[in-house]
Amino acid sequence: MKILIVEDEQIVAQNLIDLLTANGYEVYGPADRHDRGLDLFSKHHPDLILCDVKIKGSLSGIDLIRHLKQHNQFKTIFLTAYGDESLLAEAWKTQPEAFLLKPYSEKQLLVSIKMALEVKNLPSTSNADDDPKIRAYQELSLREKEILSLVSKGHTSKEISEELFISIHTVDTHRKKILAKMGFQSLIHLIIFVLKNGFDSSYEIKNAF
Amino acid sequence: MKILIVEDEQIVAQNLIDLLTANGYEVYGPADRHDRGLDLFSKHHPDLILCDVKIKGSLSGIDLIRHLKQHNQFKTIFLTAYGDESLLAEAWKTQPEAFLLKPYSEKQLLVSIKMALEVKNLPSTSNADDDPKIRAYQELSLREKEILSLVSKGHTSKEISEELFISIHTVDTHRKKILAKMGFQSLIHLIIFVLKNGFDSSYEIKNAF
DNA sequence: TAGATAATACCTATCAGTAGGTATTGATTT
DNA sequence: AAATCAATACCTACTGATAGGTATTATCTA
Repeated sequence: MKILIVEDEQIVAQNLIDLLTANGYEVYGPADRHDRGLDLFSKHHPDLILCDVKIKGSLSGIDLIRHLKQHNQFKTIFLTAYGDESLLAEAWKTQPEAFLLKPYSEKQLLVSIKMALEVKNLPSTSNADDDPKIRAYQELSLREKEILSLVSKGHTSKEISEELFISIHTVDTHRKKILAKMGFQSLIHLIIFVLKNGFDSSYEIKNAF
Repeated sequence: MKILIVEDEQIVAQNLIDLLTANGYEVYGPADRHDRGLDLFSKHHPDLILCDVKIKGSLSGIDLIRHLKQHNQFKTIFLTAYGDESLLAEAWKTQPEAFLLKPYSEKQLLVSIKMALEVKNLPSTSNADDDPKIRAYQELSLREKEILSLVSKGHTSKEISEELFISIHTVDTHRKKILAKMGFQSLIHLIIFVLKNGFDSSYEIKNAF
């Protein structure tokens, strides 16, 4: 992961570089002015910019971020000192991933960076197969999932039987099998599970062939 | 400006309350659990929630924020301890205004709050009171909400009557009134509404006096 | 003080869902 | 060819919820 430092205080910048390099990031900069930031960005296309809101020159770090955001994708963490309050509202408008008020701990910085970089990579992270209920759901037959989906939309057995052109007895049999397989005592518990896990969507089912 | 504290560590909460009160904020809480948070929110409609990501109970602070965000407008600052990293990705999805890693300084906290509150109130496309169902829910009596909450957890009328020390007939009467007031044809539709809108938490109700 | 409402409680009848079977068909697997 | 399973269908008995009443008590409000 590539990080660009925009910071005009040499000591602060060097500390950042050391810390981030030690933590396995590819670090560029520091850019001490607006134009230098533009230059480094176009050379390296970092994933994240760590940006002091106040840098020397007539254009602030906020201007730099705003400018770059128009045509580039990257994450932003602003660094700010006490006394910069007048700039904060403006900085927030650029929708940064995080904001760190000096002095911040190394831990805070590293966690903030980690979070900011992870914002995009969400979908795969979660805990699917651990939950036996979720596994049980996944092992339902297509027809059972289809009926469960309708049940979870509030359709009665009679309605479902009419929608699917099958007997109400068949629907009831499916419901029983679903309850048994999932291990729920009642419809309500089942529906709570379905809704909380987002399984209440329609299924295309067959028609595939 | 009204701030709601969601924090189950009493000492931390009291420090926050003292600090914020001293700085001119109207402070509510602490809510130490998910349901208490919902309750306090509906009573006071704070502008900002200062929320610990980890609170006791089966539902986290993140769940609380996610629920409330569906139909309310407020700013969020999450408080998190080192070690909560697994929750952070989830917390970020709720789009909080800020994130503070413990230990944070008073300065950091106050500036973060100031910043969060200054972020422009976004186009209020948000649909809080437009939905007649939501208005109907809000107009339920406390007792009705309490019973609805239990119903939505999958409790039967009999169970509820035993939990609340009232007759099953009374529970059924309440259920009928709830269905009538909300305009739902069946329990399932009602529960789908409740879960999708995050109204599925208990309320302690009375005992206040 | 009269009227409204919340919370309580009961009755009857009916409907929807659950629990326990059995059984046939067609497809897939061994 | 035999075994398995998904999908279909029916039966009985039972439980839980809904729809339609009525009614009492307490509190709040105009």
